[in-house]
Amino acid sequence: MKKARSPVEPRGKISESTVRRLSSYLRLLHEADALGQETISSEELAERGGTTSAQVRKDLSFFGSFGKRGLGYSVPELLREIEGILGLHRRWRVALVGAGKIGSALFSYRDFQRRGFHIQAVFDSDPGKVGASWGDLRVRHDQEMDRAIREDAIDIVIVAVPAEAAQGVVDRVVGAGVRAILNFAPTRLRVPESVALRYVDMTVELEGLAYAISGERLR
Amino acid sequence: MKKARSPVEPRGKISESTVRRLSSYLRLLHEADALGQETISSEELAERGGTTSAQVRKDLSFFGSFGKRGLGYSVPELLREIEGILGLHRRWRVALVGAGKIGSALFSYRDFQRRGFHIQAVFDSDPGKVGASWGDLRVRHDQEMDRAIREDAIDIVIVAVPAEAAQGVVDRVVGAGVRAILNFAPTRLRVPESVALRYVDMTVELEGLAYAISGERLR
DNA sequence: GGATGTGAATGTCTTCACAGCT
DNA sequence: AGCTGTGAAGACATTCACATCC
Repeated sequence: MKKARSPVEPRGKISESTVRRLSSYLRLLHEADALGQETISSEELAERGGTTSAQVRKDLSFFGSFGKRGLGYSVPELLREIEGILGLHRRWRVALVGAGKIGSALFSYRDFQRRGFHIQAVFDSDPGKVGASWGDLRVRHDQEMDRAIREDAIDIVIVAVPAEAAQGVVDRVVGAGVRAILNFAPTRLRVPESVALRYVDMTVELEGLAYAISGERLR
Repeated sequence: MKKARSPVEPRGKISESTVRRLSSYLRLLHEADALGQETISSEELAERGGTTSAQVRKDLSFFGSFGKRGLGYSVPELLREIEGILGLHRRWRVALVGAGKIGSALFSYRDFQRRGFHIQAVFDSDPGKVGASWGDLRVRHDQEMDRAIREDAIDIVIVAVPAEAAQGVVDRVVGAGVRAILNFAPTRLRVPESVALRYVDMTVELEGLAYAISGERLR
């Protein structure tokens, strides 16, 4: 019997696209699980996830053999496995920097909490915002940030400040030991190699759409 | 003298990553232009855009020869060229569906307007939200959507409704002739081949970060 | 029988390296 | 001399196709 590799020991380096797809398989698995579906095929995962069955199997094969030939995958089991792979068995401590419109929308985004990402602190430099009650948190002053991040053992920082302020914030949180950053500010950031950084850039997406529909291009 | 190809006639099919990078070069060019910088090298574009100079030159070469050897690129000229490539010489008419927290944050996001993406209409199905004043718009009822999208000649729809409602919205707006959709709902959508679709999926990004920092993986 | 797991083949994207202009 | 533009090489990702096992 072939043993599944430990989820933290993938074979080879895993591409960002594979990780993204795992995340989307996970979402489908949650949906299927909620419906009481017990088993799922690579074909079904593929179809609903916008890829091919071979791709699904390949993605999973980097981490182990989770299916049964002739049958498919057990929904709850695969769900657990992917959670393990992505590191979602634990609670992640998140801080939000920037209490403006975007910060506020992110704060009330229920999905984060549901997936184990817990916002522990909110910071802003605007004295008009500091002190406001957000859920059971209070918006704290920017000055407290560095210390609070250490004390609260924050794992991930979400940056939702204006572009001009973003690099400064990032330098400070990296200095405070944060190793993962999700940036909503419309600017490219510099971080040390050891820090994971992702961008959510709505302008880039809109411009991509503009490109796709302007002129009559063959796609 | 080598002539630049027409911006709407790229050589070959252009990858999504190239288009994304063009968008980010454009941002840098706007910054450089605002500072009065007249010329820029592929090296500088690369460094500040998180890629390599060869990549920058290759990306641009799909569309023409915009630089001067020994000198680099003229900032205002390259800016114009990339705007042309991406289709930003025109105003894009955007509708926002979903007047919740995320919709509201997107509505007040100044960068869209600045880049030529103008929100012309906002829709929601919640009677409690319909009629509210947003800037000089009023939130309109969902029922009006199909007709309004045709009448307002909407080019792009931003979907910011709950996951369960998203596919229904998309089917309707596609039926109303929309060919580009930016989806913020945490679900995968089905659209005809001819419709351009992009996702902004914050959960996928956070899970990607979790993967990157959980365990001690070599990257 | 039916779906997985996976080498091999194919396809795509990135990097190299240098000829060619300015 | 300096920096672009670009074929060719190399790296990486996806798809094929089939042996393997439930």
